Amino acid sequence: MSVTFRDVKADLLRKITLGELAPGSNVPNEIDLAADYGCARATVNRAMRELVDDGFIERRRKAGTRVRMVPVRSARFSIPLVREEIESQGVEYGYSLVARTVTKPPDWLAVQLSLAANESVLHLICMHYADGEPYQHEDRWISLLVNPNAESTDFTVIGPNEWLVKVIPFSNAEISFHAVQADSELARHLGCKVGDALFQTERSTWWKGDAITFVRLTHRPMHRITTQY
Amino acid sequence: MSVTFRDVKADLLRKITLGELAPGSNVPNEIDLAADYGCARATVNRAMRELVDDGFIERRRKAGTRVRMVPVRSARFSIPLVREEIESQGVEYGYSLVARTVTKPPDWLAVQLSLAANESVLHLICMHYADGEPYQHEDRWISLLVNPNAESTDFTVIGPNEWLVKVIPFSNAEISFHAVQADSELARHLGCKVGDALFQTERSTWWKGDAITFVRLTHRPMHRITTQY
DNA sequence: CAGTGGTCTAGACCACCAT
DNA sequence: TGGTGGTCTAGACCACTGC
Repeated sequence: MSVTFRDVKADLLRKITLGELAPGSNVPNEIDLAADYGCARATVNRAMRELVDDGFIERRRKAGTRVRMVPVRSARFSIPLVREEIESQGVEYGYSLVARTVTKPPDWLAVQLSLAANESVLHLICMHYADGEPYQHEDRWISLLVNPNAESTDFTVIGPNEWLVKVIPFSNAEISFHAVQADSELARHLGCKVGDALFQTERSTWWKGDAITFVRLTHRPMHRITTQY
Repeated sequence: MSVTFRDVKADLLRKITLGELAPGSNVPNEIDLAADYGCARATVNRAMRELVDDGFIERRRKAGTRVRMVPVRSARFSIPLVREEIESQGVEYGYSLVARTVTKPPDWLAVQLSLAANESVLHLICMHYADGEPYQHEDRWISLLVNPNAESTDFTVIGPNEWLVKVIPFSNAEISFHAVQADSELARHLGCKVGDALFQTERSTWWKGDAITFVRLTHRPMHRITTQY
């Protein structure tokens, strides 16, 4: 069996963790490593690219490859559709549209999405349920400039998220997570007490530079998101 | 100039977003695509591997490649050291050790890390400051079985996170985010009101299957984490 | 300028697994 | 069992950038 890129990656990682390749030190170049491991340069290259991706090393042409001083930690979270998140738990999904208005964007939204103050946006408030219990509150704003069809769509049967995924399958987004206290309206919708700590997700989405939508998702109390690395 | 894997990736992505390659449909195999694009099979392969990584397609040997029904969204968050997070904002970092005890793990911790009930753990409470203002509360548990040196380490000068990064540069971890209400102790340390909604990060860390540490980081009010994709 | 990584090629063998 | 993706090879050219 020949030497695989996994072998090379594992061995380099071992040398890094054992200190044989110290933080800040230089890693031999690809040609030398290929000779050492008895494999092709492309094999070493793939191993090294994965180590870059995992945050263990840095590479620059001519300067070579160095072990990072502090490994860069990053974790990846999947962003599921609410419906799938709920149904994957073997629970019945429910949805309802709470409010729908066409309006001008408030200042904070215009800033966040770089909208003109006089363009129209569709503002939706929706609720998602798991087995009939409140699961997630959705505060959604959709640009009607980019997406005029939204105005004639019946959001009482399909959630805006699922609709948008069909219409705009690919997009760029900015996501942020934080905590808020439940105000009276959130408390009423989510069936919790005013002041309860709630986990909130905000997502702004663009397509080819144009703002499509902003959404603020408020999860029921105790909600958490988890991942491994 | 020859056809690059970026060209191939961009073109496939274009076909996916325009519906030319519909969700659920089959993508031609690598050999055909290589012929179509006039490039080597390896070039197509790299483009496709990145599309898998980005969540747009699925691949299985023999079955071939299909466009995912719903693109899998995922976002990557970097997990900085508190010190670097604060200093990168151009602000002075401060640290203090609040409490230190050696004890047996409480039940929830033993379950979370798969610890024996009778082994010893080091329990630390620390505070991190930005420009003298409370920034983050750290509730840290370290297994003394795997890491006996922790007991003799002076955590009044170095934070446990920075120490652990040096001692155990590589590890597996599980991270979760959620929201909590400030209890009286958190409120006192973070200088906020009891009941305030706080963003909390929990991380369990293993090295080669052995539990190393569990930490609960509570951020000051209004803290948020953000990323793009 | 010269060393390093970034990438492409053309060919090969193999593992997996749907049929 | 045959088609498909997974990976390795040996060689090549090029882009970047530290010296």
